[in-house]
Amino acid sequence: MTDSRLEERIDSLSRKTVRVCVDSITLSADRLYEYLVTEEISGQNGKGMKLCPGMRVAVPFGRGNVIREAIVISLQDGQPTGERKLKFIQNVLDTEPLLDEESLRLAAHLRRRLHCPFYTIVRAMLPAGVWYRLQVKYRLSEKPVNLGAEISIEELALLEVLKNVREPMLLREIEELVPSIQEKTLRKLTADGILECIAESDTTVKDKTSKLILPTEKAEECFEEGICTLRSAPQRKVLEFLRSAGASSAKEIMYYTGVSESPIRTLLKGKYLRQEQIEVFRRPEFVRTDRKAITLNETQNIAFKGLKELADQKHNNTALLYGVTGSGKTPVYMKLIEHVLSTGKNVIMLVPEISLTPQLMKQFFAYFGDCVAVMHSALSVGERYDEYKRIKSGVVRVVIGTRSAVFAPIKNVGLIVIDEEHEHTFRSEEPPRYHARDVARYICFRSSALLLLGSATPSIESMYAAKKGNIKLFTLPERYGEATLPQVVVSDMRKAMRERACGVFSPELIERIKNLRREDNQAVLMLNRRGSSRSIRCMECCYVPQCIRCSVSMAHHGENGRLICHQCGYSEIMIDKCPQCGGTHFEQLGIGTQQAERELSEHIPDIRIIRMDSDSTMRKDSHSKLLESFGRGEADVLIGTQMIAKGLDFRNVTLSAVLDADMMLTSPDYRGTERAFSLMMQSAGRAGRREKPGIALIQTMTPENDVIKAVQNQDYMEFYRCEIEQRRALRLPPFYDMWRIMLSGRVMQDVKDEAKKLKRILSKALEGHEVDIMGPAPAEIFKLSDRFRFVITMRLKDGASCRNIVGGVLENTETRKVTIGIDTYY
DNA sequence: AGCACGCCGACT
DNA sequence: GTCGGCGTGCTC
Repeated sequence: MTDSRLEERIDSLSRKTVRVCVDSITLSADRLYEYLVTEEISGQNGKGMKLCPGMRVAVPFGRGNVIREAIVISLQDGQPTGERKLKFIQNVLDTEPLLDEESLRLAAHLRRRLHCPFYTIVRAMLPAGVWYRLQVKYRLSEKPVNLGAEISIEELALLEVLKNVREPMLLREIEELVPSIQEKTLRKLTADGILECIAESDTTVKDKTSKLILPTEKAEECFEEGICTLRSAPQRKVLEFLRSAGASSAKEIMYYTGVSESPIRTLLKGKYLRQEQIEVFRRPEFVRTDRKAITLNETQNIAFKGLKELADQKHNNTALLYGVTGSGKTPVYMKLIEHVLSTGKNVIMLVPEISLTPQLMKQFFAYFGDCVAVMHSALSVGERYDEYKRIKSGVVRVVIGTRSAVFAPIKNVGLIVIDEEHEHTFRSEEPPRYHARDVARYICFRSSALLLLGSATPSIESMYAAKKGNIKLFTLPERYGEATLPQVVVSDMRKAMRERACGVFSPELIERIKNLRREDNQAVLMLNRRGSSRSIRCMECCYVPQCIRCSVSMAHHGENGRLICHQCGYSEIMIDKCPQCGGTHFEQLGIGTQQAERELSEHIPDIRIIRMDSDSTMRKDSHSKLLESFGRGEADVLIGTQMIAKGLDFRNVTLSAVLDADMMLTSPDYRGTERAFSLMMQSAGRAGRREKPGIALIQTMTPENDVIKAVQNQDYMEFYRCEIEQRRALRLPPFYDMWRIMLSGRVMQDVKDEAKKLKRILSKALEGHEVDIMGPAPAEIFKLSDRFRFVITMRLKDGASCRNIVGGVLENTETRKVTIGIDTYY
């Protein structure tokens, strides 16, 4: 900035500065940055709201003064601190704070705990609708300073062009007039005070997911005798696909053709394709049925009264409602929510997956009416933004939603309910890797609210805390109403294997399925996740196709004839010849839902099957359509992945089966057994929910396994007792804090070296503490999207006192070559 | 991340 | 001799 320009700015300065957190920054650079604020900026913006914490601003950042988004953390009056000469805030992007002080405090708390950049957390806390794109525009400065001698011809040409333009222009627009221009040049001229730069926000809420892509006439013209004449092969594929499939979403095109997004974008740009806005998602319409009074049975009532007492206390409490499947936890929640609302406080209720709990939603809308807001990923961006605004406006008293709903901007929270608290969906798999339970705990602590965890199979740590008396335990031991628990039958697959080679189904299960139909009964069959379950193998040399970018085997998808990597999405045409030995025969490895479907119809030719997995439900709405169809009795059997184990409630289902219990039990993750147990219990719970008694069948090779036995006895406490001893013996949570530190990078040796170095530093930093540091070991998926991954696992006894030490080390570990991801389990 | 600065090889 | 490769450090 030239001197004259600077002085001018300083005149209008009232010694005000702000501290901000900047977007897109590495962990080690993620600190507070201080900027000067001019009077014009701090005083007025749009609606006359003063600049305050929680608003976003555009700031010039780094040596190149690239304009970046940042969020204001605090305001300072008086002399700026430090020696450094500060830069000015460029622009204010919001007219009111996005986050209030309490939310900023929560974000700061999470930053310390999750070891990820502040802005990552801010993004998770807000709906996608507020993230408009930052548009940087340039125009000639109103009071041009003397042009220095060092102006290039190109720059002169630019100035000449801009002279005639009043409106600030985007780089893209300037490029059209001066094709050789670089953004760098524009920024340099801005720093010299010759140009002015304005950061604006594109406020339209765009909804990517609601766009269908169609070919235009121009695309039609590319076809000669049905063959596309475009040069680029991916582009050809896209057009050919659209020609046969008709309008599709970008996602579908990518899935069926195996191309990336970029050819689609190019074709759109070239006007071969056009987009059409269509409503993909609709807000589920809830029939406002009559509000029925909630009646509780005796045990429910005892639980309710105890919980009510806790909710009424002036300080924060945590409670666990342990109620077997079908014991009626929901009426207890509702009664408690009603009570909390009557005291003037508001409620957040978290559920693992909204789409699986339509019944629950219906009940809530019927009972609480319009003061309920729903927040979940099946809403379109626009709808979610609308709900967000509704909540912020204060008319909403109850928010129901999935994981991220814990960040709903609702004030005066008196109760947070986490239903099915053991579900892994409450933990975010990507940064910020928060667990909704931890966030809820913090919010409840801050607002002296009650945190209620509910589950039929509580997580081991919650039950442990309850047993120790750290949280209050309430139990609902019986099924609600007339229904009884189903009888669990363990089917020993070893016997079946010995007798004759059998596939997915034991003779016993086939027999039971045959019997079903005499009384119009139905069955629900569950298979483990699709993941590794349907790769193929060359029958000659045992070659299994691997993803070229990840170290996992590719899955074979029959309906589009492709091999697909479920880690990174890469796909290729199904091979017809083994690349290793040239063999032409392949066998299916493991079992997938499709194969199970085929096999079952071979056994019972006229059986009616509905298959539900993430492929068959990819088309919009088909999920609920399939379920409705099954509910109407249009099929005898529903086969699916674990998604069908949850929440379904059909009166004619008298048989449920877990086809491959062993697959679930062999998990590298210490929480694998917990999940397997819960899934099997839930699956069992699908049968006999009404007057007809049910049978739940578990197919396994290891009937003597403790988990299988606990399922057979339908005894959670039996499972808990085994599992907690395991945890104690293996020094796992809840006895030890566990850290999983993942290092990844393009060059294997670099990652390995860095991991070894990190281990040394950690051991040194934690000297004198009770700690095990294991690894570095190759990660479960060693190579993912062309990056090699190593894991260091740490078990720490006195976690709280070590957290800062470890955090400090980790924040400075990331290098250019190696990135780091941290998961913590307390 | 993304940029500037700085130190080495192949080019007019 | 300089243009430009990419390895390194810093960002209020």
